Amino acid sequence: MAGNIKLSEQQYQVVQALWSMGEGSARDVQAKLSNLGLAHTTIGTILSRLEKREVLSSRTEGRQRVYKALITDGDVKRSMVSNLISTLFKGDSKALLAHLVSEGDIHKSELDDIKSLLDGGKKDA
Amino acid sequence: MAGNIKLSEQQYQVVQALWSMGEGSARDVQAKLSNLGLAHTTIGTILSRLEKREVLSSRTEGRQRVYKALITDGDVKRSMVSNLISTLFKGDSKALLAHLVSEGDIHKSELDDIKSLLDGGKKDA
DNA sequence: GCCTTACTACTACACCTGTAGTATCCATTC
DNA sequence: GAATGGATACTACAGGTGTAGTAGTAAGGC
Repeated sequence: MAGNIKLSEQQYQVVQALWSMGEGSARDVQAKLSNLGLAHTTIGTILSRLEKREVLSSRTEGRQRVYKALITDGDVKRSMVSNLISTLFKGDSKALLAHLVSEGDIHKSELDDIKSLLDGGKKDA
Repeated sequence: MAGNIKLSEQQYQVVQALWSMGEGSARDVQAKLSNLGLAHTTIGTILSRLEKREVLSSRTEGRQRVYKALITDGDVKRSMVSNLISTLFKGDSKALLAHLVSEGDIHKSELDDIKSLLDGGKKDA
């Protein structure tokens, strides 16, 4: 179920809120995302749409519906990044990397940082 | 005008076709993208929508409308990549890089390849 | 038992995308 | 000058997203 997940910015933020809380109601999510200034009904709509897409599951608790993410952050990143790579870089991740470096987003020196970071920290997904 | 360009897969392919041809009519684009099996009217719609969004410009030549991209591949990549980074990685490009490496998309050894590639080739955008 | 409250579900509406049919327009040809 | 052919513009429709109002429903208080 982690094949081709594509979330819009809002959707991602909602799911992120759920990750950070473990699970939560529309109300909880709205509170968490109060900075976005969305009506709680809007959050509710987003949640139920995501549930329909099986990105979330929910159970009823009293008169509240408690949502939980069915996907992990890794799933989303993996899917969206690989999507972008296949669209923009013909599937060649190195081309993306080269792009980042040539855009100055990543400095050559940072490549070394990453390398050592990987030697120390290892994977996280 | 290269601020926040977001192209869908189809749209990107259409623009790509134009880049590769320099400029072209709906007909030309359809020929180029014949593998997609889209009706030429569909291509026409995509083109005129992109023109409305000022991604393309066009001039009339006889009874043909010839389109040309107003943006470069670099613009699109830059915009879409940085969009993704800001959504998924809080704007931290290094986090994306770390993701790529930890996903095994990029091997540590390739970081060196990139480095030397950069020493030799320099920028391209 | 009724009212208030809180929460969700349903409905709505604008806009974008994918996709394509139909209508219109203009040039060339007979 | 009329017909034909080719090209685009216009229209259309389904599905997704952003956004939110309204209605319905259930809980709890009085």
